[in-house]
Amino acid sequence: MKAPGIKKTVSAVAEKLETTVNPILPQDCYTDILDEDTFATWLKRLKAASVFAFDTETDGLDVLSANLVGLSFAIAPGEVAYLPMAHDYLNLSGQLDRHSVLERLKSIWEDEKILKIGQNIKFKIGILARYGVALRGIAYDTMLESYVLNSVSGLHAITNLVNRYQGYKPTTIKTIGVKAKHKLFLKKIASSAVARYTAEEVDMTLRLHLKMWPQLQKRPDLLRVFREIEMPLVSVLSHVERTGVLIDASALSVYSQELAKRLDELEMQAHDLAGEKFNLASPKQVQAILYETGKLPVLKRTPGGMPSTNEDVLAELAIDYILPKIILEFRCLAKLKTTYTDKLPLMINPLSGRVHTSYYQAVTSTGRLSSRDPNLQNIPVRKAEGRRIRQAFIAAEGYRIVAADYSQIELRIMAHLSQDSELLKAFVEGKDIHRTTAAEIFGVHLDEVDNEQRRSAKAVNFGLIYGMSSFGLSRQLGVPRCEAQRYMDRYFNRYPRILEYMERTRRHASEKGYVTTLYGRRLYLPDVRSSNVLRRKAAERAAINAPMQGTAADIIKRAMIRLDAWIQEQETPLVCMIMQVHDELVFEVHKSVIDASSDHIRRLMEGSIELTVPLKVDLGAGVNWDTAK
DNA sequence: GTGGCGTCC
DNA sequence: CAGAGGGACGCCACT
Repeated sequence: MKAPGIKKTVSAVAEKLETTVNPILPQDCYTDILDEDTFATWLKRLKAASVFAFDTETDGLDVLSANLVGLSFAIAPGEVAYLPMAHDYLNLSGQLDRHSVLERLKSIWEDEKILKIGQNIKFKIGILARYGVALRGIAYDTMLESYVLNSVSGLHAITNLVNRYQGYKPTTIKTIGVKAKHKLFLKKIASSAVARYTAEEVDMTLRLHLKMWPQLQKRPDLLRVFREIEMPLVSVLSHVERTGVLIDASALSVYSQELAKRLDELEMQAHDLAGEKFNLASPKQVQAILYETGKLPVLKRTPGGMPSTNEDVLAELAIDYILPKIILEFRCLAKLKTTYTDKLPLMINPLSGRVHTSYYQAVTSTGRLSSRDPNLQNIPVRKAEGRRIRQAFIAAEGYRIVAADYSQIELRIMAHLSQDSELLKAFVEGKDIHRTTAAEIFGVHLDEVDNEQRRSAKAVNFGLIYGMSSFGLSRQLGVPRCEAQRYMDRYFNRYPRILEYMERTRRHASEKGYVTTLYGRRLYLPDVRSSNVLRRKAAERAAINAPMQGTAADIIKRAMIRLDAWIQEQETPLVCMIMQVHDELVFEVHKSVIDASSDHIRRLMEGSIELTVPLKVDLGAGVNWDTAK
């Protein structure tokens, strides 16, 4: 794909801009900082300000390589300035030198008494860090204000927020810039057009803050989540992302070739068995081969009404037929190749030689983080074939991977929230929780529990966290529904407060329209009052799950904040936090300090919060992520 | 862009 | 009576 010519772009921009009318910030109602005097005036104003909003304009989205092209500031609504620094194209009289500008702004950025407002501040931290600036006074990220106020109200991008809170569709980067696959050509555009856009954006950021902040202040619990969890986490995530993780690209490439060979064999076998060629990667073609040509029984249908070919179904069919088994193996290996072994090496950053995911802090409804480009929160672990991918997540020379995960954190939270005495007791006494549950529901002694019973109990425990029904449990375990129902009855009989807690949560959700985590994070569930039974039931399950999933998220986020503070205060950095996978933190630790660091990591994670049950962290070290577990 | 599927916690 | 497991992201095929 080719980027359109710059000249053409600029004139197209001019046209579009005229049609975009901002009713709040009139055109040209901002200052261009182009000369020394204007800059000096604004420096003074920023220094005197107790709080201001700012935005960075860059020539890219990768914080390791993007360059600062300009800066915008808002010290009050409508009092806005744009400071171009590196525009190639200029239809203005000039621009100040980036180096000297940043030099003189540094003390303001690094003054923690001067509070900063911004949209998605994590990005700004990374960009400024490239210029030797350690941003402090990071007080108000409007994206997170919006997220804490309502995590399920949709996107928290600036354009959405402006639309929602100001009722106005702002100029977007698309209207003024050319964005061609990870490359922004902002600096090639007339800086007046950029100024117009960015001045508007920073003004909107400030106004959004002024609108959302009073709403947050009305809710002390949400304010606490914002101040003590989400805002301090921003720079932690910036550190984790910029550190990145080392990947053994050649090991993945070798594995890719092995997979390709095996996939070829499987494809040939499948075509032979079917008597015709078809695409094994196409659910539609597989469905035609199995159910139309092959006349195999249809065990389940997709939500769209088509006969399903998913893993459960194929595994069932594989008992009596060969082809489904071939397809199963093909799917499993094709997944590894297309999603992981082929793709991860492409994500290695040429500057650092490492992979840098992005953690998203305002995506999930429950308070968890999400990870993208690449997603490092779904790297295979369950099967041996998949674990080979994990083995390619390695430590640098002289370092080891240390992986620390919370053991049964959601069940512990359930024990705490319900205050069920039996469950509390099991955790306080450090019992194997699934074994204990098995003993209770099967009415046997702890040492009489067999593997099958423990497996069933484990399914019951997980099912409870997810609000599963006896139907779901029976399907999961492959036992009749009545038997699954018996397990659940006996469970609730032995742990009566759990049942009470669940009923209380459902009632709370339907009365108030939301549920909360232990820290007071709120999840709104509009569907709990839906007239559609399915939607209502789904919302009730989400209501059951959210306090546990969300509290776990709060707990690990607080641990990350304290761990990062500990890491940052070290003079010689021998420990880095490199990944978060919901209940697990992964570190790269110098060999010389593994034992001491592990102890400290465990202490900080287990001490993240005081519950009526102890938190337990399992921790291991190894040369790669697989052996560290 | 959507649907089906599969990976993780 | 149907549908009956919470939260994510990414790949491929297909439209």
